[in-house]
Amino acid sequence: MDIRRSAHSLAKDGVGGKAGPYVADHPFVTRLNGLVPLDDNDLTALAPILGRNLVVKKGRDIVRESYVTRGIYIVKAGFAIRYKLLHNGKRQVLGLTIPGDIVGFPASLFKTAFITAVGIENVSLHRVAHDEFATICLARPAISAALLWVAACEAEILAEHITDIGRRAPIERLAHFLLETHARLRAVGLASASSFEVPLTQEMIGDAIGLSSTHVNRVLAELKREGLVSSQKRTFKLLDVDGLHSLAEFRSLFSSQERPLRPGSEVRIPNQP
Amino acid sequence: MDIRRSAHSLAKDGVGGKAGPYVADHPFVTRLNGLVPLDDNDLTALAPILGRNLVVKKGRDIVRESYVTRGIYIVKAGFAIRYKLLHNGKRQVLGLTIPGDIVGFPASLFKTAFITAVGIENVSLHRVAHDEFATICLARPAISAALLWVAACEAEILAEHITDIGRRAPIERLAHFLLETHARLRAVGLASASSFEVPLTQEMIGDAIGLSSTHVNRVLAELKREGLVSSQKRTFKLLDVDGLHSLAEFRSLFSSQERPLRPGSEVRIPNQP
DNA sequence: CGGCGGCTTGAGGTTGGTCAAGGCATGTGG
DNA sequence: CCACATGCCTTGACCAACCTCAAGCCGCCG
Repeated sequence: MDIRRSAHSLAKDGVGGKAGPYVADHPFVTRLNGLVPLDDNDLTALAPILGRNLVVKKGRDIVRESYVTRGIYIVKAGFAIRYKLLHNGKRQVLGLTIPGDIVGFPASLFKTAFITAVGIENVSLHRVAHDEFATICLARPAISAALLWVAACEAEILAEHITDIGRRAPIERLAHFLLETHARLRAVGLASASSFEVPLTQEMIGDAIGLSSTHVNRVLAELKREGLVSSQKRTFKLLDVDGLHSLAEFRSLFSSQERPLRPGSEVRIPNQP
Repeated sequence: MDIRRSAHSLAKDGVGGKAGPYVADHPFVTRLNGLVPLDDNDLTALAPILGRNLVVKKGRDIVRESYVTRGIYIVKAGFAIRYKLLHNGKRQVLGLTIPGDIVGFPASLFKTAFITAVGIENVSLHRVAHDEFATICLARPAISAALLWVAACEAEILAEHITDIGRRAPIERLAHFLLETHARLRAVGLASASSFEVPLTQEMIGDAIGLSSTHVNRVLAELKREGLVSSQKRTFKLLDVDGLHSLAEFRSLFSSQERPLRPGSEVRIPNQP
């Protein structure tokens, strides 16, 4: 089935409609559809949610740690970071939240939030109350299946993040961070083949990968000196993708080989019970 | 509803049956039931899976990175660690896998594994093929709701792990690691109020929290010197739980305040009618 | 009894944090 | 249009935290 067709069938005002919920073009739909194919009914179920816009200005919190949660938030446009603040004044950035992400999924299912999310530019998003979210999952199995995959990707990204900080050298961490950010943006159509633009400061990057901002600066300079990347202002170019890959041991979650299993395609593994 | 009753009604040979699937005493059931109340039909659905035992000897892999996955594994007894190995010879331990856990959930939903899991003692577990897993989730909404909570807890534990390694001082990391391990074991009845026993070496702990084994030794000595913990062989005692909590800024995922919102109260859980 | 895995302790060197100063954009108000 | 403030990047100097290497010890098990 062609997703673009159903898109057009849903658009209220046809191709030119600009205020209407142009559902199939939404990065969230792009992402889910890339994991599990959605049909017209799925899109119809999502339409009311994705039609309600909410804008959080740059620098304002979207969710705040230890406050009661009011639902989940689907990001339409704009970037945010999720972080935890410690009593010693340090900050750990857990990740960049990009269009198509759900802020705090699955972590916002708890009664009170475990993280804070703040926009690093104006963020346009949709709030979905917990029970509305439940209703949709119940009614549309394809959507809940896709969300299970979202959770799996999320867990794998977090695991890789731990590995970065715990056991990789700073230059490898930074390379990995840049590759992962690029891959995620690419999956929702927000990056070209080898460059992307995100308003991340070196301090945010340091708080993400466990370095001081001054060391991020030195390590980034090193990557540039070796001709692996270039950056100016907020745009990063990956000049030598292969070099970066082997430096960072990066393995993309988004390659087609990692897609959901089909029944009946299992293979035996050596040294396996 | 009394879960113990349904346990007895399921035990094939009554109270004395030792080989039979004594479902309600299984740590996996204990854990799910603590998140979302299960009924007799849920237990019946789980019985065939939990009746099939499989033992992996100490030191053998349960799953291996980059090999094709054959399903997920529910741990009945014994401990394992999950880790990633890097080309520079370093190892990052992502976590301790304890009875009641699912090895690689949700990460093992990928076609090939992203981590390796190895038993650190003999591990007794149950393999569940992907499609069988899917069938049960579909048939038993309470189980899939509980699994969503499992995924949420998993994500939060990983996030906290990142924070540990990235921004906490070594002594705080170790304190946090011990508190978290204790809380998780406690939730499945494998720890007393202030002590637990796990065959973790100092090297494994170091690989988990991003320190060398010799530094783990020094930091552990420091915790002992301050009267916060004691350890001998493989048993750890938390001598000053409050002191450890404030040192580590630990917030338990398992406190009753963080429990799932009950259906029918303000919020509902996906797939819950 | 010998071997081995894991714990303990020491010495020394590097990495990466901290502090500090300066530069360069961008934005704002006079 | 300039003066100034602000935020972020850049660079240098210094030093401590933590890693590495190494040796010795202990308890367990074959």
